[in-house]
Parts: sequence; C-alpha cells; structure tokens
Amino acid sequence: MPLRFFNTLTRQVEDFMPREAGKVRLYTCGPTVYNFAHIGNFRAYIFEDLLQRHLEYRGLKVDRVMNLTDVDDKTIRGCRACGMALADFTAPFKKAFFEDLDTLRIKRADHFPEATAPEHITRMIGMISTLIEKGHAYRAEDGSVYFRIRSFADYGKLAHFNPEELRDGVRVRNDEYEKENVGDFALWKAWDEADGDVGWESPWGRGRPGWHIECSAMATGILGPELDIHCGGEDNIFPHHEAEIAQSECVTGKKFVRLWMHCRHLQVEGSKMAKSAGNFFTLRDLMEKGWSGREVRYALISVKYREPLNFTFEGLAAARSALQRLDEWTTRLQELPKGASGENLMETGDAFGEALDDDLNISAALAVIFDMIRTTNRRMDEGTLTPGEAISLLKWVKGVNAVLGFEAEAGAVPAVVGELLARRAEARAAKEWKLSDTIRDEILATGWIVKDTKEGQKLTPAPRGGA
RNA sequence: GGCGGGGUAGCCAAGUGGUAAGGCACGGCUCUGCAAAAGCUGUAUUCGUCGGUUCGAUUCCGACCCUCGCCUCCA
Repeated sequence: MPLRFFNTLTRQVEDFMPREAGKVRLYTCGPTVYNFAHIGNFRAYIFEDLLQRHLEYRGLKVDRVMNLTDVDDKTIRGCRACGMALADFTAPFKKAFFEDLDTLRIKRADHFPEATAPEHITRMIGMISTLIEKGHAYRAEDGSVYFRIRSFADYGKLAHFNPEELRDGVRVRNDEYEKENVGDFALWKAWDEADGDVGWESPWGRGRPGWHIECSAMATGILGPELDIHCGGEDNIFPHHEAEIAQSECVTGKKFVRLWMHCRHLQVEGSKMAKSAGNFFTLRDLMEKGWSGREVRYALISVKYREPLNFTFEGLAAARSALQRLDEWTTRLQELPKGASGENLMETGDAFGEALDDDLNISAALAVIFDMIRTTNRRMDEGTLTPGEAISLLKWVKGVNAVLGFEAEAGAVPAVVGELLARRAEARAAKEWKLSDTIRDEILATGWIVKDTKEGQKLTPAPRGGA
C-alpha cells in the first residue's frame, strides 16, 4: 500500500510520490520568536515530526527546513518595549524553542533558517525585484511594496475561495488606500517610527520584509523551486500559504508545492486557548505542573492531525497511564529469561506502519500497539512466550519508537534508593512488615514506587504529580 | 454572508453498505503480609434528529439541530 496523504489543495487523500525518488523536500513553518511557544504551536510541530519520522521509517530521505521568524510586528514591538536590540530580544526565545523541541523529542530539521540572516534578506529583496519586473508587484507611495493578487489567477486556490468575494473584515486597516486592492499583501514594509532601529536598505528605501516573502525565500533558497511537502497549522492556509504560492510561482514559474498538509487547531478544555480565558499553556507551564515532555508528546500526537484536538488534563493523565502500560510491557519483555537467540522468532507484521501510511492514522496505529501488548502479555502470563519472540517484540517496539518516540526515560536509580531497597529486603525476610512499609514510604519520597513481585522488589519511577 | 471540519459508550477516539478497533476511567478476578503496581477480564442491540435508497446503513442521499474553525500577517 502506498503512502497516502490529504492534500489541502485538492481536498483529497492522494498517493504520495516525491518528485525525486527516495528524497522528500519538506518545508515546515516554524515559530515567531517573540515569546515561548505554546502547546498549540507544538501540536503542529509534533504532527510534522510524526510525518518526518514516518517518511523515514518508509525509507525516504527527508530534507527538512523549519524557519524561524525573527522579525515581524510582534518581535519589533517586544524588543522596543524592552529597549533591546531585535537580535538580543529574540535570542533567548530561539534558545528556549530548541530546548522545548528536545523536551518533546521532536527531531531537528536539517535547516533552521532565520529571516534576518543577510543571505535571506538579500534573497527576499531579489524575489521582490523580480515580482516588480514581471508586473506582479508594485511600490506604494510610502515605499512599501505589495503583491498584486489580480496578477495571479490561482490566488485563492489553496484556501478555496475567491478573493474578490471576501467579506469586509474588521482587520482591514485604514491605510488600504495605498493598495490597488484590499487583498494585496505586503512584500516589503516601509520603515516607520514604530520600527525603531529595525530595518534594511532596499531599492525601495529602508524597511523590512513582509512575513510571507520570508518563507518563500527561505524555502526556495534551500530546497529549490519545487517542494514535495509544505506543512503548517490550518490558520496558515490563508493568507500565509496562499501568498507563498503566489510569490514563489510568479518568481520561478514552477509549481511551488506538490502536497500541502495542515493540522487542525488545538482547543483547551473545550474552548479556544486564550490568555484571557486562563487556559493558555506553554510547554514550560505543563512541565512546572509535573508533566513530562513525553506525556505531553503522547497527548498531542494521539489524536489525528486533521481532527481538532481537545487538550485536557484528563487527556494528559490518560497519556501517562498508557505510557506506563507500554513501559511495563517493555520491561517485562526485557526481563524475560534469556534463551538461545535466533530461535522461535516472531512475525510481528507491519500493521503499525500500514496504519500510518493511511494519512497518518495514529488511532489505528496505537490500536495495533495495544493489541500487541494485550495478546503478548497474556502469553507472558501463561509463560508461553519464548525468548526469541521477546527479542522479536523488542525489535518491533524499537521500530515503533523510531516513529513515535515513546521510549521510557533512562532514569538511573540513585544509590540511596538502592540502599533502602536492600534494607527493605532484610526487613521483609524477617517479616517486619511495619519497617518494610516505612521504608516503602521513604523510597516513594525519593520518587520511586516499589512493587513486590514474585521475583522480589521492583522499582518504577513515580509520576511527578500533575493531577 | 462565503468556505470547510465535527457530532460513535463517563471521557478521548478508529472504522466499514452486512451488523461497533483502541486508550483512559469504572466494576470483577489473579497476584500480595497489607497495599500499591501490574496482568487478565466485563461494560455501546447502538453510532446527533427525522426521512429516503437498499434484502440490509453508523457507513450512501436529503432535510434539520448542535458544535468548532477560517474569511489578510494566530501553529
């Protein structure tokens, strides 16, 4: 079965075939670094991570770009409010972003271009010049340059609406008289007071690039004029990606992107995440509440990317339980008495991968995992699972984790806990239950749960609160 | 007003023209000094409502109700 993905452009699930066999050119819209990213942003990045890892699981080489927008209205406003240089203001947020990616086990892209890098600014200016030459853009009185949407017949194709019929919105600003058409968007924004010392020289005077042209320049600059896949959150469909298509195709004359994939927004406890509603969370907020990056990852990845995801603490707790079950099963397999390897291997099949082939059907893929856990746990209870089968299963789950990234943290047991365990074992041998229970509490206080099994005491890391 | 996505057990959520995956929670059992943990196991005559097509619809068609999102710089 081939890989199949839903294409926002055609609104259909299509067979996926990269332009160059075996290689995927993937562009993913990254963060604007004016603040810490919130969990809604991370839903998009985790979806993209799942996509990349699955493509790689299928043997494709992925060349991925994720841009960092480090100049726009918000970053400028932020740096001016703090009285800092733009680069000094954005630096800590860039750093935090990469830390958060690690926390969530999101694989690094191959390139993280920054909009303010000189080579990209130069490229943007070059593209804008070409657009003006070809009649797709014009300079307004104040020195700003706008894209002329009437010059591009396909404008509106991605979002599936006619730009001429857009409702007059409250967002139409009163400086629109400078544009030929309210739908024309800025390629270059002329400097004004509010920009302070942020600005670059251009053939049209001092100013800064518009948001859309940043992505077009970085995408085509690094991946070439024709991308295989371009991803982002659904809110990027219009105007951002629509604008990217227009700019890029008018410059290169080639089809910019073959497959557009967008993930739905995240809701929190049933309503839109907003600071005013008190349900706005950054990853850091959740970490402080005691949730792990792996748990957040599970919660955000476990609902299909094309469905709205309602983020709740109940869902986070469900993620924790499900992961513990997976951990427990893996540990059981690892502890199965070792026998001759290479014998009685098990055919584990590829139902997991096939589920993901179908437009990243994560629910079906997770069901495959839990079915496997249940059936093999049953056999371990019966004592009929052979060491060879356990080896096969461990190999299988390793493949699963190459895509999902759910492997347990390698938490080393502190020496203190080891001593407590030894003392408790003595107490238990002497049937001093009271002492045994006291030590159990002491161990729990260090963050570990002791379980008494047939094979003796076993440790499990205790969740760090969070409920 | 335009365009689009949803409504499946307490919660989350797959799915198919032939009679409902999976996860969490909950109950039962096993294990255990007790507990915890873990494992097993049970739980939707039913898939928003009303019609239609069909031998048969949760799945196709129509109407309606509810809900969410986008409509110019928010992932």
